[in-house]
Amino acid sequence: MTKIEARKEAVARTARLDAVFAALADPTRRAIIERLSRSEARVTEIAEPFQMSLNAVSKHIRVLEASGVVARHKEGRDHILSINTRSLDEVDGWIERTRGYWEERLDAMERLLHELKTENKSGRKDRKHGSR
Amino acid sequence: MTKIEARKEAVARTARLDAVFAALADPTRRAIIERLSRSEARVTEIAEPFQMSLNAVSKHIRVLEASGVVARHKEGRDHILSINTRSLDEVDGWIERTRGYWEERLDAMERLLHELKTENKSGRKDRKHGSR
DNA sequence: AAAACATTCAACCACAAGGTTGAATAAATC
DNA sequence: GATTTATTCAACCTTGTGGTTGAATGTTTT
Repeated sequence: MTKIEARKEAVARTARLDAVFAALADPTRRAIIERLSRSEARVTEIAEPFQMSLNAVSKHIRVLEASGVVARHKEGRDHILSINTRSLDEVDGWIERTRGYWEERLDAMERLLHELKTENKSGRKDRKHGSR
Repeated sequence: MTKIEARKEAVARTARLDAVFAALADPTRRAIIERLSRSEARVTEIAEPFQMSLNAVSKHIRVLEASGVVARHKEGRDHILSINTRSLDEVDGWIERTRGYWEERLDAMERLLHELKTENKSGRKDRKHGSR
Protein backbone atom coordinates (compact mmCIF):
# COMPACT_ATOMS: atom_id res chain seq x y z
CA MET A 1 0.00 0.00 0.00
CA THR A 2 1.39 3.42 -0.97
CA LYS A 3 1.55 6.31 1.46
CA ILE A 4 -1.34 8.05 -0.26
CA GLU A 5 -3.49 4.96 -0.15
CA ALA A 6 -2.71 4.50 3.52
CA ARG A 7 -3.71 8.10 4.21
CA LYS A 8 -6.98 7.64 2.34
CA GLU A 9 -7.64 4.54 4.36
CA ALA A 10 -7.07 6.39 7.62
CA VAL A 11 -9.38 9.21 6.59
CA ALA A 12 -12.06 6.73 5.62
CA ARG A 13 -11.71 4.89 8.90
CA THR A 14 -12.04 8.17 10.78
CA ALA A 15 -15.20 9.03 8.86
CA ARG A 16 -16.58 5.57 9.59
CA LEU A 17 -15.88 5.92 13.30
CA ASP A 18 -17.55 9.34 13.26
CA ALA A 19 -20.62 7.87 11.62
CA VAL A 20 -20.89 4.82 13.84
CA PHE A 21 -20.36 6.67 17.11
CA ALA A 22 -22.85 9.34 16.04
CA ALA A 23 -25.32 6.63 15.06
CA LEU A 24 -25.00 5.03 18.48
CA ALA A 25 -25.37 8.34 20.30
CA ASP A 26 -29.13 8.37 19.95
CA PRO A 27 -31.25 6.24 22.33
CA THR A 28 -33.88 5.51 19.69
CA ARG A 29 -31.22 4.19 17.37
CA ARG A 30 -29.62 2.07 20.09
CA ALA A 31 -33.04 0.64 20.84
CA ILE A 32 -33.43 -0.19 17.17
CA ILE A 33 -30.10 -1.96 17.18
CA GLU A 34 -30.99 -3.88 20.33
CA ARG A 35 -34.22 -4.90 18.66
CA LEU A 36 -32.34 -6.05 15.58
CA SER A 37 -29.79 -7.90 17.64
CA ARG A 38 -32.56 -10.37 18.46
CA SER A 39 -33.97 -10.78 14.97
CA GLU A 40 -34.31 -9.10 11.61
CA ALA A 41 -37.40 -6.93 11.17
CA ARG A 42 -39.34 -4.75 8.79
CA VAL A 43 -39.45 -0.97 9.15
CA THR A 44 -43.01 -0.90 10.45
CA GLU A 45 -42.26 -3.59 13.03
CA ILE A 46 -39.31 -1.61 14.25
CA ALA A 47 -41.30 1.62 14.44
CA GLU A 48 -44.20 0.08 16.29
CA PRO A 49 -42.97 0.42 19.92
CA PHE A 50 -41.93 4.06 19.53
CA GLN A 51 -43.98 7.16 20.18
CA MET A 52 -42.70 9.07 17.20
CA SER A 53 -43.95 8.93 13.64
CA LEU A 54 -43.01 6.16 11.26
CA ASN A 55 -41.18 8.74 9.20
CA ALA A 56 -38.95 9.67 12.08
CA VAL A 57 -38.02 6.03 12.61
CA SER A 58 -37.41 5.64 8.90
CA LYS A 59 -34.92 8.47 9.12
CA HIS A 60 -33.17 6.88 12.09
CA ILE A 61 -32.87 3.70 10.12
CA ARG A 62 -31.30 5.57 7.25
CA VAL A 63 -28.72 7.01 9.62
CA LEU A 64 -27.93 3.54 10.91
CA GLU A 65 -27.70 2.25 7.37
CA ALA A 66 -25.41 5.08 6.26
CA SER A 67 -23.11 4.34 9.18
CA GLY A 68 -22.96 0.71 8.14
CA VAL A 69 -24.38 -0.59 11.40
CA VAL A 70 -27.50 -1.99 9.78
CA ALA A 71 -28.05 -3.48 6.38
CA ARG A 72 -31.20 -3.57 4.33
CA HIS A 73 -32.59 -5.87 1.70
CA LYS A 74 -35.98 -5.69 0.04
CA GLU A 75 -38.52 -8.46 -0.14
CA GLY A 76 -41.35 -7.14 -2.23
CA ARG A 77 -42.67 -4.02 -0.54
CA ASP A 78 -41.02 -4.92 2.76
CA HIS A 79 -37.57 -3.64 3.66
CA ILE A 80 -35.84 -6.10 5.94
CA LEU A 81 -33.23 -4.69 8.31
CA SER A 82 -30.43 -6.54 10.04
CA ILE A 83 -27.36 -5.69 12.09
CA ASN A 84 -23.87 -5.66 10.71
CA THR A 85 -21.61 -6.43 13.64
CA ARG A 86 -18.46 -5.77 11.69
CA SER A 87 -19.01 -2.03 12.07
CA LEU A 88 -19.29 -2.52 15.81
CA ASP A 89 -16.00 -4.38 15.71
CA GLU A 90 -14.29 -1.31 14.36
CA VAL A 91 -15.66 0.90 17.13
CA ASP A 92 -14.86 -1.66 19.74
CA GLY A 93 -11.36 -1.86 18.35
CA TRP A 94 -10.83 1.83 18.86
CA ILE A 95 -12.03 1.66 22.43
CA GLU A 96 -9.87 -1.33 23.25
CA ARG A 97 -6.84 0.25 21.65
CA THR A 98 -7.31 3.53 23.48
CA ARG A 99 -8.03 1.92 26.78
CA GLY A 100 -5.08 -0.34 26.08
CA TYR A 101 -2.56 2.45 26.22
CA TRP A 102 -4.09 3.81 29.33
CA GLU A 103 -4.17 0.51 31.12
CA GLU A 104 -0.62 -0.38 30.20
CA ARG A 105 0.49 2.77 31.91
CA LEU A 106 -1.90 2.13 34.73
CA ASP A 107 -0.62 -1.38 35.18
CA ALA A 108 2.89 -0.05 35.53
CA MET A 109 2.01 2.79 37.85
CA GLU A 110 -0.92 1.41 39.67
CA ARG A 111 0.95 -0.54 42.26
CA LEU A 112 3.40 2.26 42.83
CA LEU A 113 1.01 5.16 43.00
CA HIS A 114 -2.22 3.70 44.22
CA GLU A 115 -0.61 1.60 46.91
CA LEU A 116 1.35 4.58 48.10
CA LYS A 117 -1.37 7.19 47.97
CA THR A 118 -4.71 5.60 48.79
CA GLU A 119 -4.81 2.42 50.81
CA ASN A 120 -8.57 2.20 51.00
CA LYS A 121 -9.46 2.18 47.32
CA SER A 122 -10.83 -1.36 47.06
CA GLY A 123 -9.04 -4.07 45.03
CA ARG A 124 -7.78 -4.21 41.42
CA LYS A 125 -9.71 -2.78 38.53
CA ASP A 126 -11.96 -5.23 36.73
CA ARG A 127 -10.26 -6.07 33.40
CA LYS A 128 -13.06 -7.32 31.20
CA HIS A 129 -11.08 -8.52 28.24
CA GLY A 130 -8.10 -10.34 29.67
CA SER A 131 -4.73 -9.87 27.96
CA ARG A 132 -3.57 -6.72 26.17
CA MET B 1 -33.50 -1.36 44.85
CA THR B 2 -37.12 -0.36 44.26
CA LYS B 3 -38.71 -0.36 40.83
CA ILE B 4 -38.62 3.43 40.66
CA GLU B 5 -34.97 3.54 41.60
CA ALA B 6 -34.17 0.93 38.98
CA ARG B 7 -36.00 2.97 36.36
CA LYS B 8 -34.08 6.09 37.33
CA GLU B 9 -30.87 4.13 37.04
CA ALA B 10 -31.77 2.96 33.56
CA VAL B 11 -32.63 6.46 32.44
CA ALA B 12 -29.37 7.76 33.82
CA ARG B 13 -27.43 5.01 32.10
CA THR B 14 -29.14 5.85 28.83
CA ALA B 15 -28.23 9.51 29.21
CA ARG B 16 -24.66 8.53 30.02
CA LEU B 17 -24.44 6.33 26.92
CA ASP B 18 -25.88 9.17 24.83
CA ALA B 19 -23.26 11.54 26.16
CA VAL B 20 -20.30 9.19 25.80
CA PHE B 21 -21.17 8.05 22.28
CA ALA B 22 -21.79 11.65 21.22
CA ALA B 23 -18.49 12.66 22.79
CA LEU B 24 -16.67 9.96 20.82
CA ALA B 25 -18.41 10.87 17.56
CA ASP B 26 -16.10 13.82 16.91
CA PRO B 27 -12.62 13.18 15.49
CA THR B 28 -11.08 16.08 17.39
CA ARG B 29 -12.40 14.69 20.63
CA ARG B 30 -11.19 11.19 19.84
CA ALA B 31 -7.77 12.65 19.10
CA ILE B 32 -7.84 14.38 22.48
CA ILE B 33 -8.68 11.12 24.17
CA GLU B 34 -5.91 9.31 22.32
CA ARG B 35 -3.55 12.04 23.42
CA LEU B 36 -4.68 11.69 27.02
CA SER B 37 -4.43 7.93 26.87
CA ARG B 38 -0.66 8.41 26.76
CA SER B 39 -0.36 11.00 29.51
CA GLU B 40 -2.23 13.69 31.37
CA ALA B 41 -1.97 17.17 29.89
CA ARG B 42 -2.95 20.81 30.27
CA VAL B 43 -5.55 22.44 28.05
CA THR B 44 -3.00 24.43 26.06
CA GLU B 45 -0.85 21.36 25.48
CA ILE B 46 -3.84 19.49 24.18
CA ALA B 47 -4.88 22.34 21.93
CA GLU B 48 -1.43 22.85 20.45
CA PRO B 49 -1.52 20.28 17.59
CA PHE B 50 -4.93 21.39 16.32
CA GLN B 51 -5.70 24.01 13.71
CA MET B 52 -8.68 25.45 15.52
CA SER B 53 -8.70 28.08 18.24
CA LEU B 54 -7.90 27.30 21.84
CA ASN B 55 -11.48 28.18 22.67
CA ALA B 56 -12.83 25.54 20.35
CA VAL B 57 -10.63 22.91 22.00
CA SER B 58 -11.70 24.13 25.41
CA LYS B 59 -15.29 23.50 24.40
CA HIS B 60 -14.48 20.00 23.18
CA ILE B 61 -12.86 19.29 26.49
CA ARG B 62 -15.95 20.43 28.30
CA VAL B 63 -18.02 18.02 26.25
CA LEU B 64 -15.66 15.20 27.12
CA GLU B 65 -15.78 16.20 30.76
CA ALA B 66 -19.58 16.40 30.81
CA SER B 67 -19.74 12.91 29.33
CA GLY B 68 -17.45 11.63 32.07
CA VAL B 69 -14.78 10.45 29.67
CA VAL B 70 -12.20 12.88 30.94
CA ALA B 71 -11.63 14.31 34.39
CA ARG B 72 -10.10 17.61 35.35
CA HIS B 73 -8.23 18.89 38.35
CA LYS B 74 -6.68 22.28 38.81
CA GLU B 75 -3.09 22.99 39.72
CA GLY B 76 -2.82 26.71 40.07
CA ARG B 77 -3.79 28.26 36.79
CA ASP B 78 -3.35 24.98 34.93
CA HIS B 79 -6.20 22.58 34.38
CA ILE B 80 -4.90 19.03 34.16
CA LEU B 81 -6.97 16.58 32.13
CA SER B 82 -6.96 12.82 32.32
CA ILE B 83 -8.99 9.93 30.94
CA ASN B 84 -11.59 8.06 32.91
CA THR B 85 -11.69 4.59 31.42
CA ARG B 86 -14.67 3.57 33.48
CA SER B 87 -16.96 5.50 31.14
CA LEU B 88 -15.44 3.63 28.22
CA ASP B 89 -16.18 0.39 30.06
CA GLU B 90 -19.86 1.25 30.07
CA VAL B 91 -19.90 1.91 26.34
CA ASP B 92 -17.91 -1.18 25.64
CA GLY B 93 -20.31 -3.12 27.78
CA TRP B 94 -23.23 -2.04 25.65
CA ILE B 95 -21.46 -3.03 22.47
CA GLU B 96 -20.43 -6.40 23.80
CA ARG B 97 -23.90 -7.09 25.11
CA THR B 98 -25.55 -6.14 21.84
CA ARG B 99 -23.10 -7.99 19.70
CA GLY B 100 -23.44 -10.85 22.16
CA TYR B 101 -27.08 -11.50 21.31
CA TRP B 102 -26.35 -11.30 17.66
CA GLU B 103 -23.42 -13.62 17.75
CA GLU B 104 -25.19 -16.20 19.84
CA ARG B 105 -27.78 -16.43 17.15
CA LEU B 106 -25.13 -16.30 14.49
CA ASP B 107 -23.16 -19.05 16.14
CA ALA B 108 -26.19 -21.30 16.01
CA MET B 109 -27.10 -20.47 12.45
CA GLU B 110 -23.75 -19.81 10.93
CA ARG B 111 -22.73 -23.38 10.35
CA LEU B 112 -26.14 -24.29 9.03
CA LEU B 113 -26.73 -21.35 6.76
CA HIS B 114 -23.30 -20.24 5.69
CA GLU B 115 -22.00 -23.73 5.07
CA LEU B 116 -25.05 -24.56 3.05
CA LYS B 117 -25.27 -21.37 1.06
CA THR B 118 -21.79 -20.08 0.35
CA GLU B 119 -18.90 -22.48 0.37
CA ASN B 120 -16.27 -19.95 -0.63
CA LYS B 121 -16.60 -17.45 2.19
CA SER B 122 -13.26 -18.00 3.96
CA GLY B 123 -13.10 -19.46 7.50
CA ARG B 124 -14.80 -18.51 10.77
CA LYS B 125 -15.43 -14.96 11.82
CA ASP B 126 -12.73 -13.45 14.01
CA ARG B 127 -14.09 -13.42 17.56
CA LYS B 128 -12.03 -10.82 19.37
CA HIS B 129 -13.27 -11.34 22.87
CA GLY B 130 -13.61 -15.08 23.26
CA SER B 131 -16.53 -16.27 25.42
CA ARG B 132 -19.95 -14.61 25.72
C1' DA C 1 1.24 46.29 41.27
C1' DA C 2 1.87 45.50 36.43
C1' DA C 3 2.44 42.31 32.88
C1' DA C 4 2.10 37.81 31.07
C1' DC C 5 -0.13 33.46 31.00
C1' DA C 6 -3.94 29.75 31.33
C1' DT C 7 -8.37 29.20 30.91
C1' DT C 8 -13.25 30.14 30.62
C1' DC C 9 -17.51 32.99 29.54
C1' DA C 10 -20.58 35.25 26.28
C1' DA C 11 -22.41 36.45 22.01
C1' DC C 12 -22.72 35.25 17.52
C1' DC C 13 -22.96 32.44 13.00
C1' DA C 14 -23.57 28.48 9.74
C1' DC C 15 -25.18 24.21 9.38
C1' DA C 16 -26.61 19.56 10.80
C1' DA C 17 -30.08 16.72 13.52
C1' DG C 18 -34.40 15.13 15.12
C1' DG C 19 -38.90 15.78 14.70
C1' DT C 20 -43.39 16.99 12.15
C1' DT C 21 -46.91 16.66 8.11
C1' DG C 22 -48.34 15.73 3.38
C1' DA C 23 -47.54 13.73 -0.95
C1' DA C 24 -45.17 10.14 -3.97
C1' DT C 25 -43.82 5.45 -5.23
C1' DA C 26 -44.28 0.65 -5.44
C1' DA C 27 -46.00 -3.89 -4.23
C1' DA C 28 -49.93 -6.84 -2.47
C1' DT C 29 -54.80 -7.65 -2.18
C1' DC C 30 -59.70 -7.30 -3.30
C1' DG D 1 -57.84 -1.85 -11.94
C1' DA D 2 -58.93 0.29 -7.59
C1' DT D 3 -57.55 0.12 -2.87
C1' DT D 4 -54.86 -0.85 0.86
C1' DT D 5 -50.23 -1.47 2.79
C1' DA D 6 -45.09 -0.52 3.20
C1' DT D 7 -41.94 2.71 2.70
C1' DT D 8 -39.57 6.83 1.19
C1' DC D 9 -39.21 11.78 -0.46
C1' DA D 10 -39.74 16.72 0.27
C1' DA D 11 -40.49 20.82 2.73
C1' DC D 12 -40.48 22.84 6.96
C1' DC D 13 -39.46 24.03 12.03
C1' DT D 14 -36.73 24.06 16.27
C1' DT D 15 -32.82 22.93 18.70
C1' DG D 16 -28.04 21.54 19.14
C1' DT D 17 -23.22 21.61 17.57
C1' DG D 18 -18.78 23.20 16.13
C1' DG D 19 -16.53 26.99 15.13
C1' DT D 20 -15.32 32.08 15.51
C1' DT D 21 -13.90 36.55 18.15
C1' DG D 22 -13.50 39.57 22.17
C1' DA D 23 -13.72 40.25 26.95
C1' DA D 24 -13.42 38.37 31.80
C1' DT D 25 -11.32 35.67 35.61
C1' DG D 26 -7.79 33.92 38.21
C1' DT D 27 -2.66 32.74 38.85
C1' DT D 28 2.14 33.22 38.23
C1' DT D 29 6.20 36.05 37.16
C1' DT D 30 8.87 40.26 37.18
